[in-house]
Amino acid sequence: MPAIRHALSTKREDDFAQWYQEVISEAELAEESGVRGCMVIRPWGYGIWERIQKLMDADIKAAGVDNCYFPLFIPLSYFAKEAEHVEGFAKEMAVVTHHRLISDGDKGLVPDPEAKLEEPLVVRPTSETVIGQAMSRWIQSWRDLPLLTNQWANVVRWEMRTRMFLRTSEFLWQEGHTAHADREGAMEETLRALEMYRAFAERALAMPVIAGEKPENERFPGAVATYSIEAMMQDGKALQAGTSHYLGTGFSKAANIRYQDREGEQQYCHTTSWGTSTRMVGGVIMTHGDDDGLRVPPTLAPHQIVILPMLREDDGDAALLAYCEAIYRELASQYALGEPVRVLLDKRAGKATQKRWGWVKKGVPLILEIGGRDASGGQVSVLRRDRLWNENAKADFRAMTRDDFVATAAGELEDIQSSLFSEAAERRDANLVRGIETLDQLAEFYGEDNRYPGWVELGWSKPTGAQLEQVVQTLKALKLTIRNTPIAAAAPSGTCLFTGKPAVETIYVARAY
RNA sequence: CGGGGAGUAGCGCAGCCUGGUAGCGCAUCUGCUUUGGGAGCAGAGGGUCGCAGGUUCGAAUCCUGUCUCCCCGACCA
Repeated sequence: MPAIRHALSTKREDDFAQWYQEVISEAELAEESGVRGCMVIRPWGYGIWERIQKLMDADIKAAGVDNCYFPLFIPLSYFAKEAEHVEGFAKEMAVVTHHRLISDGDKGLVPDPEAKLEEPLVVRPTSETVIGQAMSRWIQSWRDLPLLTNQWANVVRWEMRTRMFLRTSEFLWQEGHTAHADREGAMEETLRALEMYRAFAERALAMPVIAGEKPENERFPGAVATYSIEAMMQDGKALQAGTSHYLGTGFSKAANIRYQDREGEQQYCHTTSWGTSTRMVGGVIMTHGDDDGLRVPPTLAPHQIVILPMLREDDGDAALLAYCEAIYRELASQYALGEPVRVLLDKRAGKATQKRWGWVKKGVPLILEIGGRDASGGQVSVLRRDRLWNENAKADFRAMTRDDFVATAAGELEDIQSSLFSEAAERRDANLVRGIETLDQLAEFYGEDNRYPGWVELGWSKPTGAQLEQVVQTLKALKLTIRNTPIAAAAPSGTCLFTGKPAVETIYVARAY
């Protein structure tokens, strides 16, 4: 059995963290920027983000939510109004205090003491407070509700420990902010957004997730209830890939978001916020990546099919290119997964065999290598990124006629999409563990040589306050966190392994990013 | 932010202890050969050794400071 020569030097099972970084660099997704915690998102990585944006933006608009844009800078005084919110974010805020630089007399520049801002501005870590100010102006009457807004923006949180895409000091996201007449309306919106995220993750990212409510200790600062979608990465850790919050009337009271109801009474609005970020790209890497790099789900791939003509810098090239261009046009006029097929004809100078591995590492779903003999015989050679190797440890090219390929390409892309999802879903299901009944069993399950065997499903008594804190500390000793309580889970039977009381709710416990 | 590690060519690294102004592999470029699959041979180009000070006749090497990255914690999407 010949050994496969993988495109990456680090295997997932040998060092998952290093493998993750190698994928990001080898697939040219992002790179260091020289600024602490901030990354340069390269064209391939940004292209994936743009696909996420485009598809999710359509979902958001379909729900009747309008896009708008609010300032990057938030006056400190806005921020200070909601006590829990301030406390949650104060530690990680970038603050602008000056508006001019002057020479330091040597060769450097320093903030001009004469140009100190009257009121410092914080760089938004999230926009509840500014958007709340706007909402209070925009909302007067019950007829103005619900108010449904969203913005695509960058935010900054001064993180202590950063990881590309998963936790960067600056990241790109979408933040929805809505205001409603009552609790019911706001809760409905909170859960609608959550379901939108769940469906999006599964449809677009081919990433199975569990949607549920976060425990009290994991709530967004200032929220009454926080929900999340949680995805299982290939090392068994959980990744929170989207959140949705019911904010109650806390932010409305802080920003005076009120409306006159049908009876003429002033009422506070109930607000929500929900967001997903470039972290999703990290989720895609750790869900679908393999030892040869990234595998991008076709729905997300900036190029779904790359055609590599095997140019030889001779007289045959013109005919070969013409053949490839004809195939390109035919493919580009096809539809797959509800959109026109995205094809790239890679005519760059260089050997096709070299360029091939670049595209393999980037994770293009289908790679077509076409040589002179293919062209004269009406053939193509097809490589499917999700089934890269044959039994001889060689790239598993399939020869087929161009007509057959053109006729089946769309179906093939759809098949790759569902196959990536199934693979991830099976892995997730295989690593969801039930039947653990004692803390000792839990400790034993997570004990064996620092591996991450998955998530544990438990029934618990849903303690609050100090009792919950006790549970959190117990789990922390095992490096575990409560991920969420799945929506629509059946009520558990048995007793809570933390408190010994009857279990009233199902939770997932896992190590997390 | 605490503990540990690391920054030398695009990537991966050696050199540092014992100062004498840079080397290896891959990649790149050129030429020849090869040509249905991650080519071979020969030659070449590319580095203010993270940055700033200091010690010294001389610093990648020693000292101080600083920035950035990685791992483990604490904290958080």
